[in-house]
Amino acid sequence: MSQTANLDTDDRTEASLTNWIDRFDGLKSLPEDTRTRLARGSRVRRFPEGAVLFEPGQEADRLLLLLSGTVRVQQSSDQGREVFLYRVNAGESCVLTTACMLAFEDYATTGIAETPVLAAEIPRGTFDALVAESRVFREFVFRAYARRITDLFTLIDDIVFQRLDVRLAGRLVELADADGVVHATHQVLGTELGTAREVISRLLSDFQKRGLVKQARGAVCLLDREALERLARGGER
Amino acid sequence: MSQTANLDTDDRTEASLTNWIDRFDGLKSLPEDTRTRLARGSRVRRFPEGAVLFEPGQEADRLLLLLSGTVRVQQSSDQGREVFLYRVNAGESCVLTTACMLAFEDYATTGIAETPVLAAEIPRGTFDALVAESRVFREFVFRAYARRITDLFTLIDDIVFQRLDVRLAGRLVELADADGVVHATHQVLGTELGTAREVISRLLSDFQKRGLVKQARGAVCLLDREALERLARGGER
DNA sequence: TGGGGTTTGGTGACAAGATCACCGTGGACC
DNA sequence: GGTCCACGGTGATCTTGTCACCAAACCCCA
Repeated sequence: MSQTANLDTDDRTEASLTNWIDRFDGLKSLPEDTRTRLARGSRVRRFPEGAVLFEPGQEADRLLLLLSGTVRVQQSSDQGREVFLYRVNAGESCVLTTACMLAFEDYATTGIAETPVLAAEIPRGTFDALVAESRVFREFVFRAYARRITDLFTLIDDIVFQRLDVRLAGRLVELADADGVVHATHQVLGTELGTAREVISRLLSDFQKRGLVKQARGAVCLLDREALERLARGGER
Repeated sequence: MSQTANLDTDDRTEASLTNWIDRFDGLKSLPEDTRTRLARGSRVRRFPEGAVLFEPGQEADRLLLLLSGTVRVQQSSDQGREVFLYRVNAGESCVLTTACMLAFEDYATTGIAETPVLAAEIPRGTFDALVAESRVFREFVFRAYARRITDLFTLIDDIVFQRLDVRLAGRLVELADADGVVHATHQVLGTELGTAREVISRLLSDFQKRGLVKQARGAVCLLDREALERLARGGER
């Protein structure tokens, strides 16, 4: 059922990772003692691609800070439908889900490693102590919240007001690798944008007709990145 | 422009309000000294209906806890479009906006008093001190976050997957007063649900044909509350 | 009391998007 | 080679969004 069991076990041998703290802007200015405390009170873990980092029904006993890789956070509803909510990148944290877990059981967001992930895991005790003790850490946490929340606000705004072709164009640019290739099925893109596969199919074949992309099975190749970006930006109404 | 200037001035004469703290479940178990500190470090303010409690560009120097009345929080976009995000009721707080203000300037949510409002205002200094000192207060704050965030999650889910008639039915039941009357124009209902006035008009006249509601200017009267509730609940797909 | 403007709501036409049903194709695996 | 399945294409139909325009109700003020 859950893939949580697949997680690699605690990996303390990664000595080079004791100073992962500096990878987080907001934590750089932590005073020395607090920093030690944070490093000691947490541990670095490795998750394979596809691992479920958190899911409904799980206890919220820790905060994850991503050192590398990306995590997709999505809302799964009763009937198996899914909406993509946001993506957590290296240098960011999973505060929202932690908060939700903390308070209720009836939330329904899942966090999935899209790539192999390295993350610092701060147990609840350490988290609580640091929030109490350190102004810097507090600010870090609240800023993380704020960032996610504004993301959600703009997501809602987009869903309600933005045209789908505009949103798709933007997402393609975002997801493209260095070669301008997006490795995703129509289904996945549909879930990301909260729409149906068919709609993505039609939009993409339209893009293709206009020479913006070329399609392949399980991948989309951006031909005219500039035009897509223009479409994505110019989509204001 | 802003109505913030309309706010009543500081109202310390309301002696009966020094123990407003007990109106908040999460704060009841505050130890005596912390409680005193919270009461002293904050003040109770009164806002007239229509007052803007917070808006883009304002500094996040305080947290509001609602003692009575309701506040509508909405996202206003570039082109004057608005989406209703959530409603803050008595016994709840405006944590999200505070967080957003705390971290960025480029958010765009506005809080408007829908009724006359009485609120405890906790200045940033007090807030920070209490978060540091009191485990109970900390938990209160994080739970407030969690509550709002899950609300946003379900809002997104609804917007993406739920049919409008179902959402409208639910909202009508929610907004109806004791007599089963909703005092709102089609425009307002449209904004609440993130849709256009015309759509609301059509849905309502459909509801009327089906004998579920009766319409009047600026108001909707629920005729068959049960049926509406059934529609709202049964809307799962 | 009677304009005149504003707010509210109604409606038709059309575009965008969602949903359903069904099919073809290309890969993976045996 | 055959079978199964994930992936994608397409038409029909329904829901929702957008635009344009109108009519009635209400408000304000002369």
